[in-house]
Amino acid sequence: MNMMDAAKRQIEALTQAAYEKAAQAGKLPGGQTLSGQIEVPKDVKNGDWATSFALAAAKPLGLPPRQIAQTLVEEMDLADAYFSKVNVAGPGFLNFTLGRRWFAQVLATIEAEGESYGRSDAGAGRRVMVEFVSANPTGPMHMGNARGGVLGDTLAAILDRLGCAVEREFYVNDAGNQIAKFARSIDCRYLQLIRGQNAVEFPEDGYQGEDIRDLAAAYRAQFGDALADAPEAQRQETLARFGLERNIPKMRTDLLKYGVAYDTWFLESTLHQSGAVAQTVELLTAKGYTYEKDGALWLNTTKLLREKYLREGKTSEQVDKLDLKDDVLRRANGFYTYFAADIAYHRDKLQNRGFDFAINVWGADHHGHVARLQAALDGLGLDGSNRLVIVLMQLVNLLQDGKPVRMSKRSGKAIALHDLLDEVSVDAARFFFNSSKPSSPVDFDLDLAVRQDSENPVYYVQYAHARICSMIARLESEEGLVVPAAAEVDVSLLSSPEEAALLKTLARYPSEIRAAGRALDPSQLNHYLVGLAADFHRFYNAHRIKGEARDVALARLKLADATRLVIANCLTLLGVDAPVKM
RNA sequence: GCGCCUGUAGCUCAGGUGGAUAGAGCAACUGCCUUCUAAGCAGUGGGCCGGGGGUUCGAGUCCCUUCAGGCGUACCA
Repeated sequence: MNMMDAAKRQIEALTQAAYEKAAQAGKLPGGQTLSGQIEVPKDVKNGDWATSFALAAAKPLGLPPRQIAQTLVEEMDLADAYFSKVNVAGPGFLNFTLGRRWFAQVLATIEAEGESYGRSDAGAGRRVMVEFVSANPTGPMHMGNARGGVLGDTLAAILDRLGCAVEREFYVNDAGNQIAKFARSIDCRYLQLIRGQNAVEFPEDGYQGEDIRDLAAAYRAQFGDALADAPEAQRQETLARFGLERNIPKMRTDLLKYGVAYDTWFLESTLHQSGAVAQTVELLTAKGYTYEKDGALWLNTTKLLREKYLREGKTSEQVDKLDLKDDVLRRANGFYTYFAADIAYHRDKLQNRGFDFAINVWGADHHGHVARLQAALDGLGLDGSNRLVIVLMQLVNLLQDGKPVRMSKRSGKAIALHDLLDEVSVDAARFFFNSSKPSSPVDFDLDLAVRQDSENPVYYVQYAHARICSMIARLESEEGLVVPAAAEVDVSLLSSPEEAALLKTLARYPSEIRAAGRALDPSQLNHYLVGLAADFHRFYNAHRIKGEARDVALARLKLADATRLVIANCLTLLGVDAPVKM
């Protein structure tokens, strides 16, 4: 049960009932349905919950808000309610104070639901694919992939808690120009090994990283020099396949080490082999969205985008102002573009595999691609504008000594994901990359990240968990105090500001998951956890368990245990360990 | 040109669908362990929420405009 929702619904019902009672008694004009915000005020001095019903009703009722509020309070019956008190404040807010029944219910709910506390059916019945990282298999993954990995994996975990049927997928770009470039690069390094550094000139647009040399050397060590005499096309084909067969499992291993496991590794090449790309392009042609020019086949993206924007409510003047361009689907040389394959890929997700939604985590540098792909899927009748959801993630700026370092695979200057994990724990890395919202750029300073000191908020949260575990263990062994059942706890003994604040934060957890899911922003859970840990540390410092009267000690022990459960629950969701000891 | 993202304390950032006096962490300073983990807590100082208009009872939040930074605008992926 979501105790936030429960409180909110009750405020609504109580207020409406009070209004109807007042109207019946002639104290307020009747015939209105109250509307207004119900929210948690920033300052507890303004109650646990506040509603602006009276402010919103001032106009329709033709009375001052404070007078309406006063009448509502007088008519309100809190006898069996979650609230112990309601009063008028400020310009006419109704401020509600939570009571014993609500707090007891919070503890009971956490106890009953345990590891599944926070789960809901908000997204039940939806099949969702989350596709993320999908890094080019031409080289090691970098910091941007590290961020994308956490974002996608955590987002998938959140959607899972919301009842969606979630699958995680990695799209492997094992076709196209990048692979051709990859092939030429290994080929060149291979020939250089055999014929000498200066015998072959390295392609200008080739991948310069060490990893390419390593692949060439590895092939040579395993299969020798014979391939050098084969025709160029065969050499490159063989070396590219060799490179991919080594790189892809390596990515899988690195991501697994990072706590990211996929349901599917989907190869782009299969779309070309099966004819899905050609079919998709033919379908677009049959629908009249393509034309030929300069030997290439073009998608009339301008037309598709125009239709999309007009559908979404833009005026034709606004659309005219945009600088729209068409896209090539099939090059003059007969090869399909990445865009064509991407349309086919997403058609496969939404149509053939029947996902209701495809969520993709993309680097923000691909943002120009979003509307075009959605529009193309719209053109196929797949409602891409709504069913393809792109989470744009700002890139990671790599800093060294506080100065930006330019990253790119071509220059080979990227810092790889597996290097990161050699320096920093998975916990610290995952928490770090989930601490800012996707739309904010992140500065990553390796010198700073390597310092595993208490400055890192992940330790602050983990420490709270370890502290509780150790405390519970000692209280049991030394004092014989065991965490009681919720039903045996007298919650009226947990009425201090620290205890009430902690209970309220615990109650918020299911809503936090829902909010993070709705915003497609897992970082909200990091902020929640830091707040929860802070609430606990404050409680811990203000109150003792050992040495207190038995019923007080037991109530506090129960509160601490509930906190332990929620911290572990949320850390697990984030893919971070909840240590028993630190 | 056009488009997307970002601008909140010295630094890093929170501020769901507008609400009451704009909050944390770090850094600086001051206190708190003979008693459950001090990787903790309490306190002090620190702000034209980039600027300017507008919408309304009420704007950090919504709209317009402007400035600054990042990114995109390929028969690359």
